[in-house]
Amino acid sequence: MAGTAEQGTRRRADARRNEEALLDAAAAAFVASGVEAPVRDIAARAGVGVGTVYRHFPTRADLVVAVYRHQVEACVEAGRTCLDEEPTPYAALARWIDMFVDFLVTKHGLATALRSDSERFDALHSWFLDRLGPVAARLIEAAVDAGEIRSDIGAYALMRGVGNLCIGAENDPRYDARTLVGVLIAGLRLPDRSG
Amino acid sequence: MAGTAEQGTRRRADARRNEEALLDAAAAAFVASGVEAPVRDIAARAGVGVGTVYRHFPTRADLVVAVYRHQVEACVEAGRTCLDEEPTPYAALARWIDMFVDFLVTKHGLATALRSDSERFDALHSWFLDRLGPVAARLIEAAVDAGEIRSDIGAYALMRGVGNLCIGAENDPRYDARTLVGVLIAGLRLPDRSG
DNA sequence: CTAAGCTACGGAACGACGTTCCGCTTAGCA
DNA sequence: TGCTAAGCGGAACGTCGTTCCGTAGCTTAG
Repeated sequence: MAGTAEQGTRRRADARRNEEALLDAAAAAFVASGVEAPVRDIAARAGVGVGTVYRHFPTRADLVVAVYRHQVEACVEAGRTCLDEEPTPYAALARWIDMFVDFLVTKHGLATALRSDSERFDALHSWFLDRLGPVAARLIEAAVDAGEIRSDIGAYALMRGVGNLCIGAENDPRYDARTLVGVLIAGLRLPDRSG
Repeated sequence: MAGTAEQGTRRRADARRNEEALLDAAAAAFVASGVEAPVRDIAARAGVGVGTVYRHFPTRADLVVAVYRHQVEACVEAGRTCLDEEPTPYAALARWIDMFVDFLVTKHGLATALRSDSERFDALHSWFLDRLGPVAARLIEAAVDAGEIRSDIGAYALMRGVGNLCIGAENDPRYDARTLVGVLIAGLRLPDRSG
């Protein structure tokens, strides 16, 4: 999905080197200026031309995906284990969402990029959803089956909602995305009928 | 805040005419292509040059503000009356938020523009907050005083949260912003102690 | 070790954007 | 009817993501 080729073999040495340099440079640029860092800046940081960036990563979004791939996969993995580790499905969902929020607000502007203006980040957007959607779906299903939360909110809607709430969450003391996401998740709860 | 001059008098006739045409053209363009409609398109629609747009409205955001000014003022007004018309402060808050959501999702991409990438729409963003923030604050305060909702969510955070939830809410059957905002507002509730 | 051949490179160029600038048009007044 | 400044149009600038193409240089066959 990212532009990276599969084999390290069968490719020229400088190509492999440049791809590595590009990933490092992009990661650094994203930390310094957020995910909206211009392609030219990333290319300059890596000491290559813009053309090289686009041969390795067909589009800006593919580069972002490649940089954050590991962490997203970790998120997917965490979703699998959460259900076993937490006492209730709702607690598992809450914890997993919290991890997701962590990820989104840690990377400057990732959330913004995720649902940015239009098609520019479509690849990023759909990759995130494809990867994390099923995880969220499973957690939600479990909580619904346990009668803990309302059943009319789909995984897609919840993920997008959480993602949207995380937009522009840095550098603003008056807006704490984590708290608001907490409110949203609390709003999912159904009244406890067990008493 | 919008670039519009105060008096209709003391200005050349063509200037007044052009400003009117610009407002109409912008409104039409926003309906057709969303608030992100290019300035050139708006200028063309109005039959003027881009320079004319910028003399009347120093920045894109000012034009957006001018176009939606009436509706935002109506929102402010509604906030004042909601408290009297609804049985509880929480109901008033919920109804007002619903109106706000209506406004945001009706205008294609207004929510997106509100919290877009960076400084491009800063003027729009802060104008909205300045205008609607106090209204929200009053509704929240009333509901907190009545013991209906938690007290740790400020007006600013709530407005931004709702605005963010409305981002990209059109053209996507899987994502209903109104429902999610409903969940968020439900999450504000404190358990009823009156029994 | 050399030379051919093709992979991968650099960066100029393109088209979109918001915004600025300036020479000319023209409304409004005497 | 002419003067003058308010107002106009749109070329031009700097930003962006992306494309293109001439060429440098890695790789491998001989």
